[in-house]
Amino acid sequence: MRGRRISIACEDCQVKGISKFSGLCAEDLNKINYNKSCTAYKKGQIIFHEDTRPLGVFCINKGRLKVYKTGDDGKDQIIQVAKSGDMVGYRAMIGEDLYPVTAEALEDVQVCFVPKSEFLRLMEESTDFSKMLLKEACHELSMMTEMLTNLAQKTVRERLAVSLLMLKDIYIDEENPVEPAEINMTREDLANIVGTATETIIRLLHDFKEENLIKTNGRKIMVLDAQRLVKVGNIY
Amino acid sequence: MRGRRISIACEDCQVKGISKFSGLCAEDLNKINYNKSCTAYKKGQIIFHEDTRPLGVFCINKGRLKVYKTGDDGKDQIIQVAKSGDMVGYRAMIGEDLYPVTAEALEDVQVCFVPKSEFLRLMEESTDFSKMLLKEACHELSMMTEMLTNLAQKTVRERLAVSLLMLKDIYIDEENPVEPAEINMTREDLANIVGTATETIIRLLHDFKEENLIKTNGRKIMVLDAQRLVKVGNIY
DNA sequence: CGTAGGATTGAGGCTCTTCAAACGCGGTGG
DNA sequence: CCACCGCGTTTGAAGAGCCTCAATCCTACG
Repeated sequence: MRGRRISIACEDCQVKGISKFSGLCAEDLNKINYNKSCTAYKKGQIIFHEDTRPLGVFCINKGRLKVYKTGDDGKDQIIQVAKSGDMVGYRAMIGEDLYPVTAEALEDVQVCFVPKSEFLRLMEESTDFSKMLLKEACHELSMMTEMLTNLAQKTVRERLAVSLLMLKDIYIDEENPVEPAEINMTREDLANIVGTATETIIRLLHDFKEENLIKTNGRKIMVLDAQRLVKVGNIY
Repeated sequence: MRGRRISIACEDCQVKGISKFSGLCAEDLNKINYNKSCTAYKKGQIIFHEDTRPLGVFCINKGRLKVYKTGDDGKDQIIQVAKSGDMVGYRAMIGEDLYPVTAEALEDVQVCFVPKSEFLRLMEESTDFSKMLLKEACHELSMMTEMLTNLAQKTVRERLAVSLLMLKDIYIDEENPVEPAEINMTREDLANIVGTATETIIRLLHDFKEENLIKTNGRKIMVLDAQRLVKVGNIY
């Protein structure tokens, strides 16, 4: 089941100002607009799949998606939760690798697809764009280093605290920024971010609730005491 | 204790052909040669330290070094074992971050330092160089994704198998390529690659020895049956 | 109102960690 | 040249943390 084609104009895109394309001139933006295609995916639909060849990059216009790698035993490890304004799929395309990961809609999302040829042309013609990408990639490498160390050294309890702090920012609703943000994902997805079993997540969330660090409403999780969560996560 | 200044000429550098600078023209190579400074570090000496500002990049001429991040509890997580021809320290410099990691000599090493200004000039002037860096960074991001998933999903036994297979290539002695390569590092360093306790590594190495997957000579480890190690590591 | 998928709870067990102690090996100084 | 010293390695035992399996509960949705 593929997504449904929709129409979004770059020039009045809501994420124009924060996306990776924000530095481009009107002319370049027009070219992208002409060459891109936009798609609406329903929750659970796949945007791109592990071990396939990248044909372009995806810019999220609306909604959240998860980027994960499936292990040999079938368990998924979520590498990134991307939200509107984020660009996904560019690493493998530029690195000329197959996708090492799958991207799947966590909720109903709208995504713009910029084909490889157009993207490479942009990189060729705009040194600034290309520089921005390099800087971005290097910065992400620093972040991955941090994640790797966390995974190797922190306990599950600590990692859950870190993950909740990250998710609370991702789940801020820009149209209606209620405080605190409502983290709305399955316990299994949360477990696949933290790198543990679903049951362990449930038990730890129970503990956090008793310690008044969070509250829940159905599956939704609200961070009540970020300051103390920082301590629980041993973040300096 | 700082390293000792030495003199290495780019044009007759042994790693010229395999380093990241291999694509450069003679003119650029001369400029690097003029601006760089080379240093010999003894085993255990620090090349650069976590949380300091990058002032340039390092190209390894000879020897191996470990790149690690120190966790809150003082335990190190080794992110990379770099060998001659490898370039380290460029991610943070380009990403304009502080070093997220420390680089330390695993044995006596010779390293060339190319200052930031010179490196940035190269990036400005050579699109190819800059493109190569971007591609490299993106490719490394794919690798980090793989590492992250391994760490999250594989058992310690599986991860040790994966690590030994990686190390056996890094420890090939180019001057005297004996077969099998002799992996020569402390059990503690190995534990900090795999992300486990030193004692666990020792016990698992014992098991691997009984299963004829490896043999040891003092601290040195030789991989005997790479094929079967691949199976132990669940690598598809 | 029924159903399916997700959330929760409990029990049991296994992997891995931690702590403590003994052992070996390489380097150093007498 | 040899005895000693110190770091790294090895081994053992105990226990904590986390995982798995199974059963039950909840809830959103058709």
